Amino acid sequence: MNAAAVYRVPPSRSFVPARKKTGGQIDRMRCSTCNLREVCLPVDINADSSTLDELVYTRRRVKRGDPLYRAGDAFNSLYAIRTGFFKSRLVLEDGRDQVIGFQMAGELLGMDGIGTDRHTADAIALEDSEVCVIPYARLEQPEFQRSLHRVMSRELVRDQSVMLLLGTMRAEERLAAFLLNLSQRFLARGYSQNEFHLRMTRDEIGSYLGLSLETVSRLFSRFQADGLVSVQQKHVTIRNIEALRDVLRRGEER
Amino acid sequence: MNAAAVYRVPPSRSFVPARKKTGGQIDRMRCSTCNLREVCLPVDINADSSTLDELVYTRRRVKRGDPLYRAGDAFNSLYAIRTGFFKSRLVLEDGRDQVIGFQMAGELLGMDGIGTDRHTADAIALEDSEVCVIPYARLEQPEFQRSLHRVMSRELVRDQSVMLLLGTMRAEERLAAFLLNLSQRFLARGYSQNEFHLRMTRDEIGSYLGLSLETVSRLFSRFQADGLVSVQQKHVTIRNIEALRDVLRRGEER
DNA sequence: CGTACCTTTGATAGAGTTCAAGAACGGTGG
DNA sequence: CCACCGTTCTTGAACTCTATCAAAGGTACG
Repeated sequence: MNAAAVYRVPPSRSFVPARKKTGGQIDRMRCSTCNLREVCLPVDINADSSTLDELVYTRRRVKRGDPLYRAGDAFNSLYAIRTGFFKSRLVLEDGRDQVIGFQMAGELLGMDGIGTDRHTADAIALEDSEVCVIPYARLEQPEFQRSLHRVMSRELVRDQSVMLLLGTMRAEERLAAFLLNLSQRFLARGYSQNEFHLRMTRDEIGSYLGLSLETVSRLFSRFQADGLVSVQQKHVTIRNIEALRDVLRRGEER
Repeated sequence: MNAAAVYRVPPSRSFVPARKKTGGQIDRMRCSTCNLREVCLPVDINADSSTLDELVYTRRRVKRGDPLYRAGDAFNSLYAIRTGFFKSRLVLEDGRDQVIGFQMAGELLGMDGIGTDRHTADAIALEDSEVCVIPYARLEQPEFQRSLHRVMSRELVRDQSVMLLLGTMRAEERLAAFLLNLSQRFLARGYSQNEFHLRMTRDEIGSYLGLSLETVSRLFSRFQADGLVSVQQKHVTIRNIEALRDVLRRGEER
C-alpha cells in the first residue's frame, strides 16, 4: 500500500455553503436557537452559550424522494438531520441496490465521505426533511475532535451489529430486531416507543434486512396474528414488546 | 462500480483495545526503525524523521488463539498489526458468535472502542502475531486527526460493503468476493496475489460470510472442479482470477 | 379522483442448512 | 520417528426456510 497516495492531504476548505443541486431551499441560522443542540455533533462538547452564538450553520431542505447527496459526489460536509427521515443505500451498476441504513432526526449523515473526499453511498429523503449542513473544515478544529471520533466509532459499532444481524439471524429475528431498534430510537427522541409510522416501504425494509419484500409482509402479518404488533400499512403499534424481545432471545438459544 | 470494487476498499480493519497481557511479550522500539512506517497511522502524516525519532511505541506479541483484547475491555489504544493475522468477532450471551472481520499485517485494530471507551468486539490472533500499541491519547493530538478520520471512515465504508455482501449476494458470490478481497490485500502487501495460506478455518470463513462451514467447503470443491482455484486444506491457489470475477459479475446481472 | 405504487397472500421451487459419518491433517508424547 | 488423538475438512442425504412467481386488493399522492 502506498501511504502517500492513500493518505493524500486534501486541499483546505473554507466555510462552504451547501450546494443546492437538488433545488432544496437553504437557510442560515444560529445554533444557539436550535432545538437540536443536544444531538448535534459540534455543540455536543461545549455548553458554552457564547461560543454557540458565534456558530451559524446552513440549513437545507430536501424533498421526499430527493437525494441529499449521491455516491460519487464530492464530500464537503456532514449533515445533522433536524426533521425528517432518510435512507442510505449502495447502488451497483446493474441496478441492484442495498439499503445500508435509515437515519432519523437527530442523527448524522455523510461520514462515509471523509475517507476518500467522495461519498460512497446515496442518502435519499423518505419524507420532506431538513438538515443542518456542518462543513467538515469546521469539524477539523480541535474542540470537535473527540466528539467526531465518538460519533464515527459508534457508527462503526452500529454497522457491525447489522453485520451480526445479516450474518446470523433468521428472518423473524431480523424483523423483530429492526422493530425494537426503531422503537428504541423513537423513544430516545421523545416519540412514542410503541406506536410509530414507518417511513419506508416493505421493499426498503427487506433490502436493509436482506429479505424479500414478501417475506417482510408475511412476517408483519404473522407478528400481528400472534399479537406482537398491530400493523396497518405503515402504522405500527407494538402490542407486546417482551414477546418481541423473546423472538430475538429464542433465536439465540439455538 | 461492480461488487468486487465495492467490496475491495481495503486499507484498514478495526477493532479495539485490550490491556491485559495474555503472557505476550512486550518491547519498546523507535518508529524510525520500523519497517511498517508506511502503513502505520501516526507516522502517516509526517515524513519528518526527527519527529519520528521521538516516537517510541510499545510492541506486543500475541500467541495464536489468544485475544489482543476482548469485548468489554477498557479502551486505551489502537493496534497496528506488524506481523500476523487476526479475526474480530462479536459474541452473544448464548455463545452464538459472528466473525466481523479479518485483519492482516499493516492494518489497524481497535477503533470500535473509541465511542464508548470499551471494546465491543474480541480480537483474536489466528497465528502468532505482533502489534504496535498506539495510545489513543497520542492520536488525539492535532497532527494525527485527519489521518485518523480517514482510517475510520474507510473502515465504515468497508463495513458497508460487507453489509452489501451479506444482504444481496448468494453463497458463491460471497466466497468469490472473499477470495478476491484477500488476494488484493496480499498483493497490496507484497505477497503473492495468486497463492496464499488461509489462516482461518472453514467455520470462521462461514461465520464471516453468513454461511455454514459445509457450504464453504462445498464451494471450495466446486470452484476447484471448475478450475477457478486449487485448494488443499488451507493452501489456496487462484487459477483463473477473471473467472472468479465473473462469478461476481454474473450475480449482478440477475 | 384516478392511477401508479405498495401491500398482501397463495403456490412452487430452490438454495443453503442441518445431521451424519468418515477422512485428512497436525500437534504431542512416548 | 511413529502412533495417537483432537480438530478440521469433505461429502452425502433430507429437510426447511426464504425467494420467486403470480395475481388481487389497497392507498396515497399528484
